[in-house]
Amino acid sequence: MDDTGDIAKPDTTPRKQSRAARRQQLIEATIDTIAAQGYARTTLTDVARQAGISHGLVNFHFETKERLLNETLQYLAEEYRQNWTAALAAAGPSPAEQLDAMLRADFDPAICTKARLSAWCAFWGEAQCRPMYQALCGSNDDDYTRTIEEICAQLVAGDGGGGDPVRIARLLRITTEGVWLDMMTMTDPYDAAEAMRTTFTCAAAFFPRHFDENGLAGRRRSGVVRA
Amino acid sequence: MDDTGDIAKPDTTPRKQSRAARRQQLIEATIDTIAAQGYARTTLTDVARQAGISHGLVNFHFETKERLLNETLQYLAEEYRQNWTAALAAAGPSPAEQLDAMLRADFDPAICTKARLSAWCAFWGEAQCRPMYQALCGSNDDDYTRTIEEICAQLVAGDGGGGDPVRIARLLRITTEGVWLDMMTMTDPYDAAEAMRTTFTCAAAFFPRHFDENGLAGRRRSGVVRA
DNA sequence: TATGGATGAATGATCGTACATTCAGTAAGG
DNA sequence: CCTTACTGAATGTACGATCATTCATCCATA
Repeated sequence: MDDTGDIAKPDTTPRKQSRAARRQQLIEATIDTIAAQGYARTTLTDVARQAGISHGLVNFHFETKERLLNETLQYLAEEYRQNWTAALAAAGPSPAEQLDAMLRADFDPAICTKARLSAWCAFWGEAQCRPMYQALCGSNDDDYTRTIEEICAQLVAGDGGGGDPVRIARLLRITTEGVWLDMMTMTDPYDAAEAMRTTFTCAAAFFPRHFDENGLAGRRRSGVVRA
Repeated sequence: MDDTGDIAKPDTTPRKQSRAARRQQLIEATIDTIAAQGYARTTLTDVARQAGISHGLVNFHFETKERLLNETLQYLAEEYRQNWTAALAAAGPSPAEQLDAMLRADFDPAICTKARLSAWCAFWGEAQCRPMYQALCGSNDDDYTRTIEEICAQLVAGDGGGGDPVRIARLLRITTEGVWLDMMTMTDPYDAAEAMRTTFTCAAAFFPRHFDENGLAGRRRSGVVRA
């Protein structure tokens, strides 16, 4: 959950811990370890130490290292999905409100932490040659893509203007990924607020009647992050 | 050089090969191996086999695996840099022509191959926890960033309009990275021509007087890639 | 044009180690 | 007591590094 990566803090009642809880704890430890050491250098011993338990236990809960890593990525993907679908459901009915909600969701502090971004990035790097990773990594979430494409199509139609909604949707998705990467890889990165403003600047370029650099235009919302 | 990764084809005159040539051959083999197996699974034996030589030789030319990987990334970074600076030098003097050249350069078939994109991506994934990689990976090329920011500043000033040139430059850089990633990670990706059109769609959104989806507007150039 | 030695590229067997996996054994619930 | 979580030592293996040895090529001398 947290970003700091302190070892086995959350009441890890050494003996006895429900199976599900231990598994989740190990997955979180895996995320933190990958973030700290990188994918290639992550060992089961590291993960176990991060979780504050013996390394034999990792194989007890997940039979192999490969499975642990697969499930970690699935966990991240599912978490991401939950986050944007929930945001979308909570948003108003107009396409502009929905787009605002989806773009904003990617910067929710619950999923937009340094450790999680690092882990995503690490899996991404390995995805090219592993079908399982590839299927779960960003650009292959059909549901996300189709949803944002539909919203863009509605906005384009509503404006009566031109522009290919598929390409605009792609640019918006890419922009989000891009600022994520920047926050991850830049030696001296800008903060999440500026990242979000950058994303909305892109939205504003295509839908100027609806968006400005702070999001949905003409309506001050309780922004998630704002500097 | 090529994308197919056939083993040790280019007249690898088994005995005797100048030091520099062997090193470059090994670096190319490293790129192909990383692309094929991923960073984490790349072994010196794989690289040697890919190059068609014994694995002892890899340590003979590069003392350690770490050095081989470092030099491979440096090679890619230098190649990338050469490519865009050359393109910029060959471009006309107007900021629009220069931006067109820089964006187009990223899709030059010499550097925009599947193997190279895969390798870039793999290094990127590991960059978060390795300062040396981090310094060489995309978003930290100060020269590139400053150049594209200056060009955007000129275009913004010339249009007499608003818009933060730094943020626009960032969006253009991010878009290029993004379509690269798409070509890499999508299970069913679009081609390089569509990738370039996507990039120029972004440029057109901010500089509509100068660009359309095919690049510099009102002037059909001998495009590098066009479907 | 031979001969022989020096240089350095190239090999592959060997070694040491790090790491995933296994397993025999221990301790809590229930 | 029986099930299930858990431990840590033991095992096997994959891999990076080392090194003695082989082999081309070049050059010096006759």
